Amino acid sequence: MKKKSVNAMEVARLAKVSQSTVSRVFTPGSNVSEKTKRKVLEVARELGYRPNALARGLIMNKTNIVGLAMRDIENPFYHEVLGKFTKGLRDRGYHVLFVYTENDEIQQEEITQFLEYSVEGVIVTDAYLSSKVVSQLHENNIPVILFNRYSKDIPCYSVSCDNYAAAQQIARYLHEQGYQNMAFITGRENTSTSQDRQRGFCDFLQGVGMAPIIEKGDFTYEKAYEATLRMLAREVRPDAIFGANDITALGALDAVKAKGLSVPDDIAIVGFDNIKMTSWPSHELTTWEQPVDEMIELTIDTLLNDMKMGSVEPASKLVSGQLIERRTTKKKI
Amino acid sequence: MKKKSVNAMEVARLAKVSQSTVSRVFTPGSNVSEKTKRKVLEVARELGYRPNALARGLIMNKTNIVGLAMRDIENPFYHEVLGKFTKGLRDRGYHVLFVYTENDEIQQEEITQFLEYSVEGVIVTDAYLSSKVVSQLHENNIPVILFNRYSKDIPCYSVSCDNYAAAQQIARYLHEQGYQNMAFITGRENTSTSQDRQRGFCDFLQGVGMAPIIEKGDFTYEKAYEATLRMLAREVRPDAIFGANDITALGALDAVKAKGLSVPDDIAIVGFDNIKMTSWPSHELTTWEQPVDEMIELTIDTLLNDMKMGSVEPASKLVSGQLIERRTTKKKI
DNA sequence: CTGAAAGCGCTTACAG
DNA sequence: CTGAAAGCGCTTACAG
Repeated sequence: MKKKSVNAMEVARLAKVSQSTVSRVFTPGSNVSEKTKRKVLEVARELGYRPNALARGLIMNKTNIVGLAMRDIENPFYHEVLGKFTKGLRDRGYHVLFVYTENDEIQQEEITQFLEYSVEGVIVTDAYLSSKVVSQLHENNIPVILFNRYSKDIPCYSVSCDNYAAAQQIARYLHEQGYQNMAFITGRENTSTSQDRQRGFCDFLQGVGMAPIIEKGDFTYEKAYEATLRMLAREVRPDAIFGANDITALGALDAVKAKGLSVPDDIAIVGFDNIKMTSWPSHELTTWEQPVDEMIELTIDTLLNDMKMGSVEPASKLVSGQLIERRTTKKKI
Repeated sequence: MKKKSVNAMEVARLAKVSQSTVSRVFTPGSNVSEKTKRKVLEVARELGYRPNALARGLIMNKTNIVGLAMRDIENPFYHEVLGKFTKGLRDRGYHVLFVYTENDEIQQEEITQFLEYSVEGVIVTDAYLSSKVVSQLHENNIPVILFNRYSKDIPCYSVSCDNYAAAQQIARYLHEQGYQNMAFITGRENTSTSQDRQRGFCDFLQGVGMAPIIEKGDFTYEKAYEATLRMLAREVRPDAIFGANDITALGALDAVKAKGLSVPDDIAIVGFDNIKMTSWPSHELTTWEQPVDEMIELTIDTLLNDMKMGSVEPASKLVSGQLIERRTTKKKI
């Protein structure tokens, strides 16, 4: 059934040149006379010829494919991230082999996929990577970079928001606004993101003689909602809640409202990510903006440089971001 | 710098067999003795050998790659869809070459990408496809399927929710609840999705002697918010609003609330998609659930069958879904 | 059950 | 500037 697709040989025949010449026409920087080039291109267009990327990848040992692995989550932040990675990579001539991981950890199956297709690099977002998997990739000379996640145990590049510093600043901000009794709702606790945000928050508060309430969440709305209800049932309830991400903060916001309390008068709320929804009139959430574009660029550039240079010393790169003040916080008098 | 990765030849040498035999060991269904197989597999494991998918794809004329194109939108529905496609395809042994389209229409660049990598099929979601592009793909024997979109002009499979019938049922439901003056906020008007939902809604109402207010939206929260404010400024304001998707309905919901009106007492609201957010306590949106899993399965199966059978007559397949009744509608007394 | 050989569609020294 | 030839890593008749 399959009609064989046209190949360089066929074009060569019709254009009365050798197949090598056809190949050169499609290789930027090759030596071909203007005249032959035109002729070949014309025939190619007529036939609908296009060089086969697989064959090219095979011979050049360069596939122009980057593997992108992402956990399956509801956080729209990562949807945005995915889109920007795809565009950024395309602009640099790379294609995206996409993989969803169902478990926390990237599975052997996904890695096999990347290996078999000879991806030139792997970007991992919001998923955990065992060091075994990383070394497997490294043994095959495939650089790996973690986006918004890192691990001290794993020798691997990473780009993240400086979650620790950001959380400190959020704590300082709330403190300066006059809040007295703060709370933090965690994300999934095995993530560096959640850990760093918690540490930064607590460390600052400790410095001013405060200790926040900590409730467990998992980055989802539902868990945050429940965590908030638990908090509100305590003897002393918090007057400010910092959620490990925006979705968490929105869950807290709704729980507070559901209890008939007012935001920010009774309780202030701060999120993290600055996803689009936070600016909706019904939320107007104060949050921390991650400089997504910058992070994406940095990630891609680091990965591509790593590809070229071979094994450079892995490093964690941090970017800052800024507080976006909206209506869920205010200066207490 | 690049260390050459191990190939079948190397394994063959160490296992003292021919390269053909190594290949057979990695080809399910090939004739190899248990003993040789074990020996080869052991050497392969030691060396970390894995068949090169590019070379295999080249010789077998089968890449196991499917192209997935998606518009860059904020609708979380499509995030979910992407995840499920990726998983569904992986379960069937296919890999996903992912592409974001920035414009409404799929660009030549994306198609070229698919063509060069010899994808075995293309799934297009929430993006428009010109017939030129489709025929280009078809000329190269690459089947195409549209997900939740179709076009009469384009000879191409599609799988959608039966938007027309669903919208009719929504209209019937609102009518039965006693609403008198209904409104529809459109999505992007060049999409079949929005058009069909509008037609179904209007057709039913016309049948019972009503004509809904139509306001223009584009599937975003912001436009829906504005559209709703415009509606509320009218002399007679609607008592029920149907949004072209959930995000639209949420925009309407917030606008109504912002005006101090009560939902559903003053105005009822219905969305479409049943994205996760609609069940949040702060929304509790009545909406239409698209049977996503079923749609994904159907799409993948249709595409893969099409691959095998060659060009069958393109058909549009429709699935139903159901109304999810929550708190933004109620029976009027 | 196994090996030698041809060939998938390309790139790239090598010669001219 | 161009062509003939080797080779990327595989699969698969063909012969034994």
